[in-house]
Amino acid sequence: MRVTKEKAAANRARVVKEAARLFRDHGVDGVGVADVMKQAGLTHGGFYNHFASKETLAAEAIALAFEQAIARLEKQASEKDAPAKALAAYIARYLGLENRDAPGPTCPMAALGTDAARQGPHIREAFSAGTARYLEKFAALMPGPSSGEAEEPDRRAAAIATVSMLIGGLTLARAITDRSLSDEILVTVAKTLTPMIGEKEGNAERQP
Amino acid sequence: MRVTKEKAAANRARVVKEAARLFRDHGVDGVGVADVMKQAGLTHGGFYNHFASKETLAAEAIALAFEQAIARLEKQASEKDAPAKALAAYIARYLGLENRDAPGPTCPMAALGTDAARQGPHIREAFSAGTARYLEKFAALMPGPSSGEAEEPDRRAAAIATVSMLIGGLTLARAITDRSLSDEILVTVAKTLTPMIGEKEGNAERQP
DNA sequence: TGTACATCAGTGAACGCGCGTTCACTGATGTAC
DNA sequence: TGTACATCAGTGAACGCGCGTTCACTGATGTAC
Repeated sequence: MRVTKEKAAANRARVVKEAARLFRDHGVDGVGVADVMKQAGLTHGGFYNHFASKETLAAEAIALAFEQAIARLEKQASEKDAPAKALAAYIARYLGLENRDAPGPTCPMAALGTDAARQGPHIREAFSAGTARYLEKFAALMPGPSSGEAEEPDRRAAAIATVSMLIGGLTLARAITDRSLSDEILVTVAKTLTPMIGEKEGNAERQP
Repeated sequence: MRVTKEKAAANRARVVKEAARLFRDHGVDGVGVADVMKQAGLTHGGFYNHFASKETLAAEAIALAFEQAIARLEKQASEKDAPAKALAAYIARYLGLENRDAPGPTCPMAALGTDAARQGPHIREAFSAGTARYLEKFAALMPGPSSGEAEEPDRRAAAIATVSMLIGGLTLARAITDRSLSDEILVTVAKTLTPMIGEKEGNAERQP
C-alpha cells in the first residue's frame, strides 16, 4: 500500500499534531505509539518509517505545542490594540475553566512541566528551547514602565514572574479534586496578575 | 522469616518514606514497587503484606511528603521572629539550587504537579488534601496589611499567588536544560516575591 | 506516452522487556496451654 | 515458666499484560527505459 509523497507527508504531520495533543492530555508516558498512530488513522507498524523513536516524536510534538502556544500569544496581540489588553485576554483564557479541563490544546509547560524534567535529552531540549522562545515573546508583550519604550530587563523579569504564576496556578488547579479550591486558585491568580500586567506607572495602586 | 511487630511497622514506615523521596525524584510512574522495596532494604515480594496496591502506597507517600513540606514551613516560622523573615528564608531555600537539583526531599506540588492530575483517585485525593492544608499554613504565615491582625481573605489570596509562582518557577527551572535560563528563573521569581511577602503597607514601593 | 520494475508507506503479527501482582514456601515470632 | 503450634513478615520465582520496537509482507507509487 504505498502512498503518495504528499499523502505520506500529511500523515506524518497528522501524527505529530495528534501526539502534541495526546501527550499534553495524558503525559508522554501515558500515551503509547499505537495510540498516537490510531488517533492519526494509521496502524502502529508504520511508525518507524517516519520517526527514529517515540522520544524523537515527542520532541517534535512538544516543539509544535510551543509553536501553537506562541501563535496564540501573537494572535491575541494582533487582535487587541493595547498590549495590556492582549495579555489580559490571553491570561483570562489561560486560566479559564475550559483550559483547565482540557489540557490537550493548551500550554505545554503547564501540561508537561514536571514530566519534561524526567524525559530524555531530545524532549528536554525541545522543552527548553520552546520555553525560552515563549518567554521572549511574552516579555515583548509586557508593558514597560509608562515612559513607553521601556526597560528591557524589567519586562523580562515581569514576564518570567507572570508565566511562573500562570503555570503553577494552572498546574495546581488541574491536580486538585476539590472543585471549589481549584476554581479559587484560578480566580485568585487571575486577579493577582491583572494589576501586574496593567500599564504600570511608577506606583502600584494598592490603596483604595 | 517472621519479624517482630515493631520491626515490621518500622519496615513499613521506611517503605513509605523511601517512596516519598523516590516518587518526587522520578515521578510515580518512574519508580517501580521493586525499586522502593529495594531502597528500603527489602524484597518486592512482601510488598502486598503492607499495601493493597502501588497506588495506595503512592497516596500515603504523597501525604507524607506534604506533612514534611508543612513541617518545613512551621520550622521556619518558629525559628525566625517575624513571619516575613520566616517566609523569606523559606522561599530562598525553596528556590535554591540545591532544591532544584534534588527534588527528592522537596515540595510535592512542584515535583509531582502535572503527574498528580493523571493518577488514580487515591493519589489525587492525597494531593488535594495536602495542597489545601499547605495553602492554609502558608496563608497563616503571610503578613497581612500593616494593621496587624489583618484581613484573612487578602492573606489567603496572597498565599495562593505566591505558592503558584513558586511552583511554576521551580517546575520550569527543573525542566529547562539551559542552566543560565534556569538560574535566571529562580532568581527572578525570588526577587519578585520578596516585596510581595514584605510587611506590606498600603503601597508597594516600586519607585526609587 | 506507455510499460516493467524497484521503491517504500502502510499493515499486522511477533518479540522482548519491565513492571504490578500473585503464590508457594520459610522460619522466627507470638500465643495457647 | 516452659513447650507446641499457629501465624505471618519476608523471600524469590512466576504470571500476565502493556508497550516500544522489529520484521516479513503488500501493493500502489514513482521511475527508468
